[in-house]
Amino acid sequence: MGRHREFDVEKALDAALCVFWRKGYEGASYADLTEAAGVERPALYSAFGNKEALFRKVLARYYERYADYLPDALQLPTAREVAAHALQGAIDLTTRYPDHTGCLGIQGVLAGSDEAEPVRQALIEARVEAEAQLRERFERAKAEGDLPETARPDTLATFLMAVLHGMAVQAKAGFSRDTLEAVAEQALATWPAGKGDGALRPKPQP
Amino acid sequence: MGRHREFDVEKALDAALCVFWRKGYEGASYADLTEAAGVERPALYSAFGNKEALFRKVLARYYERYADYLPDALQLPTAREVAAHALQGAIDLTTRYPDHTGCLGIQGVLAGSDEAEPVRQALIEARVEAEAQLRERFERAKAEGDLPETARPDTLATFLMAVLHGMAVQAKAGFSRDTLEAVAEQALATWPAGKGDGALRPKPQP
DNA sequence: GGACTTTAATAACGGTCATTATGAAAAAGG
DNA sequence: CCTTTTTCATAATGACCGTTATTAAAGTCC
Repeated sequence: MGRHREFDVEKALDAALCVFWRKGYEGASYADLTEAAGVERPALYSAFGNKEALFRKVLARYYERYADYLPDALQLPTAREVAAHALQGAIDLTTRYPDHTGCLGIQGVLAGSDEAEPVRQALIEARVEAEAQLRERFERAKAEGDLPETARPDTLATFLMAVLHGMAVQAKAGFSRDTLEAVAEQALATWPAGKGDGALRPKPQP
Repeated sequence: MGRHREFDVEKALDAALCVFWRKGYEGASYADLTEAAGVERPALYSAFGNKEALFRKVLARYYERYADYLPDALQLPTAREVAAHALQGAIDLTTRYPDHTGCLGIQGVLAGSDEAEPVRQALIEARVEAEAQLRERFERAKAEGDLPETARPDTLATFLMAVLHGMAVQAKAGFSRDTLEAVAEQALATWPAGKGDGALRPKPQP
């Protein structure tokens, strides 16, 4: 019983996601959030809890609906394709929407005021988990002979994450998709060759 | 004539630099700054102007005294050494001080509230200039035969910057120096070989 | 239809933000 | 010594922060 909710919770969550994406956790104020959602302040509180809880819900939605290229990438047959797909997915995500470029997950890792610490920690953990998934995938690739014996899965995973983060920073600074694709190509140029994908290299050295 | 300044301007600037480095432009409050500097609020204002002006002075000091590895790197004989030195310099800078990891210049590029926009723009410009210097250096390297004809200096510069940014993010997330050095090594593994430094490649392809 | 419950909207809360008015203290010139 | 100039410290400013009473409206159940 009781009154029905008049606003669309999903739409409000998407609006909050856009605001957090554009301004980061600290940069987004409740005034921004309520204006974007078209909903008064107490409605947001009753529906999602406080700012941190709202951000966590937004973050879950982000990983589920936007930054969802990693699970797909992990299932590709070769480690090189995994890396290439992850890079391309990140480029698409960070340059597709002109009004909120970059990566929602990365913005918060760097913002530094004290009350944002729990959020920062949550983002770091998500990052760690993604890197662990990549590492495990590359370990499998090594076991399957898809990566050479000299390859170090942990280093490859960390390196790939570094490039992904760097591209996110550059996307936030306004870099074009083409520029980032050149960066990704360069990153893949050093990829250790497996026994099966030598022909996949985009630009075989002359 | 008039009263003498009682606090050390240089020390206050260094203290402000540490605070901005640790918390970013927005995360650092005047309460933090005055406490770190051991100076009352109006003294900071009279000496440096408002928060934005103080940050710009701090940023100039940062590039002059901390992130000063780029000029040295640019003067090394080969493009590969330039890249290697820049990577190593960034690793040192972002991991040397345990209480303010990461890169002061990168923290601000991502923080997003509206009043930080001019600061963000200044940081982006500094980043663009650094990238331009690298590109010009790599163009010279190409002309000198230090990079192959197929190499693209702009892509190499952007790629190198991406790795530097990514490592700064990872340093802020707590990565160790050893981990970042492995990332740098992997990044260098993709570096195009010049006519003179083929023997320098750490892991020649079998 | 009236008791009850949930949501909506207005407005206020204390706290912190960057910034500054105010006046006392200190140093220099005449 | 007294005036002038600069810096110092205290404290206040208005604006905005995230959060929440409070009251009115809307809907459900008996």
